[in-house]
Amino acid sequence: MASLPVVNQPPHRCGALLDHLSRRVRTRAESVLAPMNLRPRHLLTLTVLRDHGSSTQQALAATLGIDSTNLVGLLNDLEADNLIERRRSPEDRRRHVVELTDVGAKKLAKAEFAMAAVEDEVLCALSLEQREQLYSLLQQATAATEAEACVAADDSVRTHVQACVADDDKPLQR
Amino acid sequence: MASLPVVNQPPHRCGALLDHLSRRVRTRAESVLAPMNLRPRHLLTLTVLRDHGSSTQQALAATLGIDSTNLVGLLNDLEADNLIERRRSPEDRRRHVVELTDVGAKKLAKAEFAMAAVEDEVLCALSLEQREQLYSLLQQATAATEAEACVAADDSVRTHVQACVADDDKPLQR
DNA sequence: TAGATCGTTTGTGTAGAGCAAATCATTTAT
DNA sequence: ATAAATGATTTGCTCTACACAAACGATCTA
Repeated sequence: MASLPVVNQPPHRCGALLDHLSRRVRTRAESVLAPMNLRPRHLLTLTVLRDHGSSTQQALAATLGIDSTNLVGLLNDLEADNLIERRRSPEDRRRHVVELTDVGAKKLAKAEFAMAAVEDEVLCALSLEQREQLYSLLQQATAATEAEACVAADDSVRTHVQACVADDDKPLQR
Repeated sequence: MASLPVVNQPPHRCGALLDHLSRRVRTRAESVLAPMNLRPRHLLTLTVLRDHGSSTQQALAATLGIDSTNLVGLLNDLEADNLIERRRSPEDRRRHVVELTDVGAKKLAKAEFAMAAVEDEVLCALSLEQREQLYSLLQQATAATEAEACVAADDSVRTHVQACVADDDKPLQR
């Protein structure tokens, strides 16, 4: 196992902050999206479909990080409202290719328009430039991870955790 | 009601991305934190306590955006492990002032150390500089919102939503 | 023809999280 | 001094998200 390129930075961990901020966004998003018959996960799904193109259900479940079983119901919702379409793949007729409809694209745009108000509230401390910066960082991060480039990291995470937990009562090295 | 300073930017909405990325972080964080007897919310609470200092429970619930009823149980967990302390406030003896203990600070540092592996996996597309940038953006955003500077926005959100939902079948203006 | 794969349905279990009501200690107002 | 309000707590209810498992039909592949 190779060296872990992990440890040496300043202790600035984004995890908790990310959690915090996204919780704020989500709660507000729920009330904003509800009247248009969407929930955050629907919006997320539509966004992914637009930004990464049509996709088979398995792939979609993987990028969304949710169980494919649960994705079915999610897609049922969206299809019932005509926002997405399931086409059978010509190459493999077992597969469903999920794609955004025109109606879906319009609804997505409208939902994002509504989300502007939420972001204005939650990100009020950031200038427009900074929000744009934040957007591109998030975009870059999610896009790459979706390409599942970092699968090998899983092992190193586990061993790393072992190391962290092992010395549970010893003083912490800085 | 004043003008809404909302609409004119390019349609780059961070909401969904934030949701997406934080989901990725959270699921991984769960498995990383579990062996040290923490869950994401615990980590978040400890982080807030460190970064914003001691706080009464109401204030804490507000910043965390969770119900104060549920906070009680959360703090019980943390107190049972000696990570936080509830002191009665001298000025108002009904109040509990929650503060991080030394043990808690150490555990927090250790947890963040463990989280480095998670972030390495999820943010692998970002350079160290970019992660630092992301951190400071998130930091800035959360810090300000915690200062509840943006309370007035709530109304404008509501009216904005009204406007968005009203024209549900009309074409979308760009 | 047999086995594997994709999507689907159904069902189960657990955790997160809001909400409501009642209680105790304490503070504030009258 | 008494009444009302407040902060924390407890209990209990409900809803949703989400993972997991089992079984089925359609289809592909060996």
